[in-house]
Amino acid sequence: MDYKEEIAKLLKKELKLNIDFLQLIEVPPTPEMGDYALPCFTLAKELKKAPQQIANELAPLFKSSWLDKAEAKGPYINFFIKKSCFFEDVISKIQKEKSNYGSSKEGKGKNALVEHTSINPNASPHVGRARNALIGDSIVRILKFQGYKTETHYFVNDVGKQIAMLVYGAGKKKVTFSGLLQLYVDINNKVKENPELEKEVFSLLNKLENGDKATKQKFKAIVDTCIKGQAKIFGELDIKYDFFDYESQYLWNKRTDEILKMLKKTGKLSEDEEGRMVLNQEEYSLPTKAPFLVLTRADKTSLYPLRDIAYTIDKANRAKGKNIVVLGEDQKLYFQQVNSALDLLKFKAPEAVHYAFVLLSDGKMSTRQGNVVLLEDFMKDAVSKANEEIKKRYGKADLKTAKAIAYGAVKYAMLKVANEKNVTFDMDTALNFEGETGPYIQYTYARARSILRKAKKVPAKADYCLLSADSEKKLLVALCAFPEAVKAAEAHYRPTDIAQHILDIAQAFNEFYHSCQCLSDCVEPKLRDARLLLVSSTSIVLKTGLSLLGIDAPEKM
RNA sequence: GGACCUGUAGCCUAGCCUGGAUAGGGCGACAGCCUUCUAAGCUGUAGAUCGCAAGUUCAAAUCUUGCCAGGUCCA
Repeated sequence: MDYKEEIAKLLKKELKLNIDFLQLIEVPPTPEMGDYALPCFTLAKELKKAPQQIANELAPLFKSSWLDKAEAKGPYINFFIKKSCFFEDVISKIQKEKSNYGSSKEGKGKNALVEHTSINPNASPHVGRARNALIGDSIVRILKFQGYKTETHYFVNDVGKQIAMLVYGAGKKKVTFSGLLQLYVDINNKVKENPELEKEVFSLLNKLENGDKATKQKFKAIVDTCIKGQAKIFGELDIKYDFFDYESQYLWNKRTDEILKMLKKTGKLSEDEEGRMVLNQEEYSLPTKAPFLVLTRADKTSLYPLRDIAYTIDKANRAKGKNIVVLGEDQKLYFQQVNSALDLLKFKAPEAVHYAFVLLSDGKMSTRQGNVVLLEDFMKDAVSKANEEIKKRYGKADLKTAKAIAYGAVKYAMLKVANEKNVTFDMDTALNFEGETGPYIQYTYARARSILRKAKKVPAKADYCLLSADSEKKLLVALCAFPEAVKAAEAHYRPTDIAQHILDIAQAFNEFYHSCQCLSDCVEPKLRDARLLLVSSTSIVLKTGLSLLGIDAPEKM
């Protein structure tokens, strides 16, 4: 039962006003003040009475089987739900739905296409780039949880100058994934010192675009090495892709020509004084200096934006429902330009999820300059730290658990911060496993599981009237709010909402853990049963919440 | 020059969309708690002009405007 809605119904019955009461109902700041509250300020205006007076007059009128009492406190009416009903409702729902608890199932029968990661295939990914993959992967998990049939795409920019630089830098040498970053840094320095070399790089690119077989081979070799390496790292983090879409296919197929033809029909495509094809986007009043998007070179070969428009149109055609793309904030304006082109051709543009950059304490990360924290290094450090901690506690290493903890720390560290905020990355802070971290939540789960293991059996039913501690109530309230958190996370494509909420649950559980015993002999068997169900419900919700962030929940740690 | 995002204790962060009760957490610091279900935990103390200013409102961290600072972008 949704008590908020029930209260709104009661209000409607009493007041007969045409107001959306559901909107007005809130949760009071502390549990002693009740479970839900109605501020009477808005009513004061409608009824032309002081809010305190309204609260006083109205409060005694509310009666219902599930309502313990409604109490006026200043300008508020505080509603207290009958404890047994509240616990019964939430716990039985969790126990019944198990790992599906929290899913609105609103995506059932619907489809979603998500493009994420799509980083330059020029080196091992740094933690800044990883933010895209982590956010994207979590969004995919959330959508799947809500019932969407979801497919994941990675757009591989295998045509750009960066790849040409690598091909040029590699020469005849065979490159390895781990050597790519150094190669990239070196060749950038070399070209900087001797700008003449850039011509060679562009001639390689030119050869590629003209379909020169040997050059194609060289590009492919490097890109394959890189994608394979990246996929391995992301795969280690359990981030998988259904499709790798290569930009280069738009060099060989005729899609870009078709798009140009379509654009020509709109009358917005023209040739500029240099002979390039440019799209006039004036009508969209984008905040650019000039309202033109350059689509081709003078020789009419495609530029990146044109290939990207072609790809985005292909995706729009393919997507049967939601169509989402995760992009860095640097792509915001450019994305609007691409969108406007799609709009002009009457295609539905994807929804973008933007995120801000990850910074280092001493400045920005730059692959070109090599001052980056590589995701794989972060992962490695985290694993060895986790293993040390395990050794400290259990005397011997356990790689599987260490990885679960380490990757939980890596993912949580990146996902707990709102997408649009810059993250200042500091390895020491990120490797702290205490406080608001993935391991803290995993630890909480392991504690709950430990109790359940020792209890051997969780009863099917219990008398929830016996649960009278504040910490029990607080925990229940947090569990009850989980579906809303999932809904919010889905609506705004914000995994952070879930990260924050399961932290609340974990904190509430740990408080409960310290103040309420379950297995001690001093605990009445009936109370023990009720508490065990609360523990079991917590473990279910924590595991689900973690899984939506792509984080494993080890049974022991 | 223009556009978007961000600004909350020494540091990090929630709340802002949808205004409402005492601005939640965490790190770090300090003081406690393991012969009781995992101390990767818990409790307590200190620490906040919610960037600044004005406006709207009975009520502003939240809405509006201007300014300042950081991030991002503008063939």
